[in-house]
Amino acid sequence: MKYSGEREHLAKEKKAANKDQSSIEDFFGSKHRDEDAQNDEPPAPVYGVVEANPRASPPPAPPKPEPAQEEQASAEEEYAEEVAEEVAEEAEVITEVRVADSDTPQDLPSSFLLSVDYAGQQRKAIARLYEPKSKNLYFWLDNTGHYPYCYTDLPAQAVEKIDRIRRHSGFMRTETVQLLDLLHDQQKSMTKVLAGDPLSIGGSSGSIREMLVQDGVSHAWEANIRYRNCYTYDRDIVPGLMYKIERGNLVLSSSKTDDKIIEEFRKTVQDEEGVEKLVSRYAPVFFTDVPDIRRVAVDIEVFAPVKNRVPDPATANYEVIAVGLADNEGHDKCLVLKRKNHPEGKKGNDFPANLEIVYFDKEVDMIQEAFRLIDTYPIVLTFVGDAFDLNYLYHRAERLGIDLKRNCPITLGKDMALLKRGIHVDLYKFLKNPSIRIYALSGAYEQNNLDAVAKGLLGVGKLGLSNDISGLPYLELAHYCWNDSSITLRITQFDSNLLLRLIVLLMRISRLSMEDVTRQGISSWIQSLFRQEHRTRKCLIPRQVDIETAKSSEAQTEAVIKDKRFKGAIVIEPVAGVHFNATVLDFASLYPTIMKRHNISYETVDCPHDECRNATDNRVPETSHWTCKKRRGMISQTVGFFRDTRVKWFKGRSKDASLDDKTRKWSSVVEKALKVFVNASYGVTGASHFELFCMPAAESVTAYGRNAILSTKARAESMGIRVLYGDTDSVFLDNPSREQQEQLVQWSRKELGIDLEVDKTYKYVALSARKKNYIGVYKTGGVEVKGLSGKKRNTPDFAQAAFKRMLGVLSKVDSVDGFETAKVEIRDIVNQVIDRLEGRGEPYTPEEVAFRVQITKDLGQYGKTKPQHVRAALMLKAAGYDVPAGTIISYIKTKGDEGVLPVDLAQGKSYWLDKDKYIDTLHSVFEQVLDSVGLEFEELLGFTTLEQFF
DNA sequence: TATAGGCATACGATTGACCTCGT
DNA sequence: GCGAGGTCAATCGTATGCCT
Repeated sequence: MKYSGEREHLAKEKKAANKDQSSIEDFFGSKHRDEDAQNDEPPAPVYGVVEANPRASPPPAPPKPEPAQEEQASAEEEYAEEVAEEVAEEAEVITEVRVADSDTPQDLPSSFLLSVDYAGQQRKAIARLYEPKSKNLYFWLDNTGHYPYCYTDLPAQAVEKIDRIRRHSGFMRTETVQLLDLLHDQQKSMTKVLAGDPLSIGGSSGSIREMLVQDGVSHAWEANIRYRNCYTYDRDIVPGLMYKIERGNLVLSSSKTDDKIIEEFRKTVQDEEGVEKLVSRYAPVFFTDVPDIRRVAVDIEVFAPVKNRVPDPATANYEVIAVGLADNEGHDKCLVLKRKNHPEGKKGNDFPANLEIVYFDKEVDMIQEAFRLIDTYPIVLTFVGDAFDLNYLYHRAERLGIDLKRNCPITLGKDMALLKRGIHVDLYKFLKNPSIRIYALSGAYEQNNLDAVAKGLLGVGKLGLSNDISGLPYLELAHYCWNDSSITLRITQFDSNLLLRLIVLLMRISRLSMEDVTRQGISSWIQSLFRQEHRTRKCLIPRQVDIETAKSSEAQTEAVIKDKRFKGAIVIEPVAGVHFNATVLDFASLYPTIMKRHNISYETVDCPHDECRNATDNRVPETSHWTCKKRRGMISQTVGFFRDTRVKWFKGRSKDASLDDKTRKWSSVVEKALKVFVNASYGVTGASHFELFCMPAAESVTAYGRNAILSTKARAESMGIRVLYGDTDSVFLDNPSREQQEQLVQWSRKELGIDLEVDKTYKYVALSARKKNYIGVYKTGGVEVKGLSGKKRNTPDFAQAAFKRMLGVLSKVDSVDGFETAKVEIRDIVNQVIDRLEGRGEPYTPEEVAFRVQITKDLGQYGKTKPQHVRAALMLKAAGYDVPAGTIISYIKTKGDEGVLPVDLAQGKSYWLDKDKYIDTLHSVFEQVLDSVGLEFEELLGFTTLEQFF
């Protein structure tokens, strides 16, 4: 059985994709999970062979604190705990890579670097490389003698005087190094403490990191960086780029890109000193193509005795009945387990001709064969494989007595399943990432289950079923199972391998391996990117506490919204009513531009230089912050470079009809990847968990933003143009002339240094008195709806449908008088709906009147207030349904004790719809539009309803 | 085990004015 | 005259979804 993140029956038809409509530019969505934080388990006793626990401990046990030191030690431990709360722990992952001698060649032609890991057994960094000609995977073990380390500001002699460090089994030696401390803009002498293995530095109790604590203050820097990343940064290795092995050494393959193109690119984006280094370093990242890496998608089906119950991978109680495999070279296979008296069934019409079915009498044999196949691929794709498919296979194999060490290609980490040879990519995690869903894929799917994602991206969904999975005849089961893996594969293939290329580009920019980049979110990507930037520039990576000490983490501005930490954007009060010929101007990527232009970075806001502190032309509006005039901010410069690269080079090329298809497609992928980083750069600066979190920088960005929109509004008004509305980076102008528009654009470029662009002109815009709520109608008749209840996902379909019909009527209106005609048609729509609600027409189905609201946390987490959707969820749970966080609950409102009834429980049950509640819903959906066009809901109501009141 | 803040809506929970009742 | 207990509207607080 396939486990999907959301309940599938709740899948809603994808909203009409209206390209004009998406203006979620520049900002973001919500959440991501960190992959493998794991702090509470004791170190495993055996070294190097522990597969289920990524925190295997080094061979000799760490020394125990001596009795005399116990008191101090416990104080340190206490402190360590406190620190652990503040700073997100990054658990070290010790991989058990299965390497044969033949896999580690002394020479290898140009190959793509897929990952860098720490090999526990060899105690070295290990790289996985994909050689595109042979389509095979090769390994390379570090031969440079690189060791794990951290820094401390204690002098080397002082470090070596600390008994517990000197006698630590992992301790090797110290070195004194000079690093640039950006926060104080000075060279700093630091002691590098080297160890024989990563866990001696940090991540195990009694590690060196914890011994560099004096008087409750930590003196360790860069001690929580995972070794595989540390190695990557130090060697300036770019995962996703081409490397070759020459006489045992790993060396970068020079790029094949045309020098003329690079030169043109350089000229286009290099507008200031210092950028040439960035151009040289990043050119291979942006201009090296990505091959069609050999890969297979895997999906399994498990026998399930109870309906609606997903088999638990941890216990793996039930037999695996099918394993589907689809690779990108046209091999399509399904392994099927023979069961007693089970029907074979018939091949349906759309049964793929080349799908090979292999029957097994014994489950053990089937799983072994699946393992054998999986182990031959460089990349294995799944959908929810971390939590289900691979996890289930692992535990099932264990249960069946398969020798896991020798015959199972899977190793389990916390919340993930990895492979001993290849790379496992769980597309569920990657596609759920809001940065990917919203920015890279323009919100093509709303829910994260395979069916919804496939429909949104490929236009095809899962197969319909004639029965429970467990009851399907063999052929139908095989078809279904293989189809899921085939869809999973095709998600990485559509649009010339868009998703695969995107993953590789994100690897290159973030410097993370494929396994990490597909599991982590934007804040980890950006963190990794800037760690590399620090290392490359020989700068010390600051700790959160360092930034907080150097500049306050208290905001100087007060948020408008309760519980928010600093002031954000401005929304201009809308002029309620209908406005013909409204033109919208907006700033092109406002916040990134501000960061670039005003040199905003954690080290350059409130910098340590007196001359900057006392200058007058560098003050941040509304605050007492200032920006640095002496040094270019690292984040400011990098984000500025990415932004310019995207806007000035790749964005235009992705739509340029004069270019060949290949260049256009590639440009579009690079443009999408850059968009993700550029748009999130402000957000992470203001995120308190981010390594480089900096309150002064975050509130400076929004302060400049408010300044920009307010001064633009003032400027427009001084030109005699009425400003109808505006939100963050846009102004709606009342019928401005072409000259006026042009004048404003020029003014903005000159005075603000920000590109103001003419975005669109509406035939008319209907503004309500509410902010973030309006309808805009284009001259072509297209309608854009923002914020109104009628388009919200939780609004029942019957109301959404009626709302849509109303929009159809409104889109035809051409003048003020037109609304009178529209009124008659809208009255008709309203009365038809009310008739059906009141039983005078065809009654609505439960699905049509269902409210769909998400359970955002575990049911037990809800406190005193029990909203309707939670009550409905509790009813479902009582009926035996699985209701994990993230489930969208469909419920109807009824007259009765509970007031709600889940749609799933409505079948065969008698209930009374709470008709009044539904008329209220319709009322509020329509009113939001009607009040702005000068109509009232009440006057639309026909006699049918009024009669009943009087 | 989270990239930001600003805004609208629905509805549950709490508060407090007001009333009735019983002694 | 007073306190207990009930009703109901106003107000506060929580939850969700959306905008940029």
